Amino acid sequence: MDNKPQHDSTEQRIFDAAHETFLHKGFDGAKMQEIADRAGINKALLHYYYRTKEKLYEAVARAIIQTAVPRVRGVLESDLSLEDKLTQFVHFYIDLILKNPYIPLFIISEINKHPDHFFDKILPKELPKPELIFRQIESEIAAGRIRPIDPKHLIINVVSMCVFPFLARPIARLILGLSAEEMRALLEARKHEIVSFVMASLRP
Amino acid sequence: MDNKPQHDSTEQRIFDAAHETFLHKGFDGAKMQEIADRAGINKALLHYYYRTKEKLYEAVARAIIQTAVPRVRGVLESDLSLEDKLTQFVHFYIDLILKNPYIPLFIISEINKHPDHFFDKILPKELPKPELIFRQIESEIAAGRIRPIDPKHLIINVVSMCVFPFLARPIARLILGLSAEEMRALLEARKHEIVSFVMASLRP
DNA sequence: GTCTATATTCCGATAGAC
DNA sequence: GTCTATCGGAATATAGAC
Repeated sequence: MDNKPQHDSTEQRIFDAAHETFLHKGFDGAKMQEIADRAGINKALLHYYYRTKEKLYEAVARAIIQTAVPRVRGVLESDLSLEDKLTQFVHFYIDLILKNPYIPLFIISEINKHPDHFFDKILPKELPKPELIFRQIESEIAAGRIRPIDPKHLIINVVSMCVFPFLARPIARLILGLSAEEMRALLEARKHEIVSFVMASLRP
Repeated sequence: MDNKPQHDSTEQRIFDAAHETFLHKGFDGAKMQEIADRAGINKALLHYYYRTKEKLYEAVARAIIQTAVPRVRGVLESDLSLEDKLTQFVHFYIDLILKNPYIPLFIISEINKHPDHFFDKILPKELPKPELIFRQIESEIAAGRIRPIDPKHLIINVVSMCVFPFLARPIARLILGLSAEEMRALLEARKHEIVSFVMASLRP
């Protein structure tokens, strides 16, 4: 309900600047000087509030992860039908990434480049549990309402189709010859396209 | 007259070491010292052969791109049926990434972090042209052999399902609770799963 | 061509005045 | 709390001996 008011405290300004910088450039690419400039303060203050670059990064990376993970769990753990759940998940996820287009690359990239740091210091929270949705898929198959399919692959397919186009956006634009606005519309349209595509595939 | 035989030439050793290093760490994360160590030579020699880190990176990045792009074009521009083309594409692509698992992250990550450099210095080659496959999809729809679907989304769906699981491999392993070998088997199995999934969706 | 040594720049971090 | 000044180390790059 209540977000942190943090009117324009220096600490908050630093955090926001670091968020912006780390999100776009990753840990290696981000420089403390750039964060200080963006926050409109001196480099020394970064260390006053956050001691080291690592600790500042940890705070930011945790916040970035939090943006995505918990809200997805709500959809997956609800008691909607499989089709409704799929629809909600796809819409929710794509809208989220449309508003925060750098999050997927940040997570993927940082987790691959600094796996130990990420798993130890950033991620140790409860991840989405797939068991519930697995069981739901299997019972739909048993009831003959959808064709037989390995739930793991189904989940991977859906998430892949939602997230990957954002990662590949610059290349996709180039290959398909689309303007920035056309590309955005295409990504937006995928909310419906993915649901149709998956439901068509699941017909018994 | 004399082409580069490069059997174990110093230049080749440097190139290989740089390839390894840039592929795993990207431009910002890679250090010239590490490349020199890996090549078993001195830092100064890197500059003797390649002048700057940028130029060494350009040479390596071009080679990495070449690994993937041209071979894909061969499949897409062949005269196979749509289903055969899909099958060949998926098998080819997944096998390629299984053998070179760091390529997708390298391309995605570097193109997003250094887009100007990448588009100016690395990419200016002929990219796969989608028109041919688009027309093939549309004629299959017109003939009633597959259901109506926007070719752009179909292509994006297929590529997404092939590539994304490799990018998300560490997280997927964690969420699904798989060993490294189980995860590899899952990715291998996707060659058939993706084709089934797509063909099922395309049923009229 | 290959090395050692060094120049130069950059960056994270700290000291100390206010 | 915030600043200026600076340290110490790392990283890219060059000079010069062999």
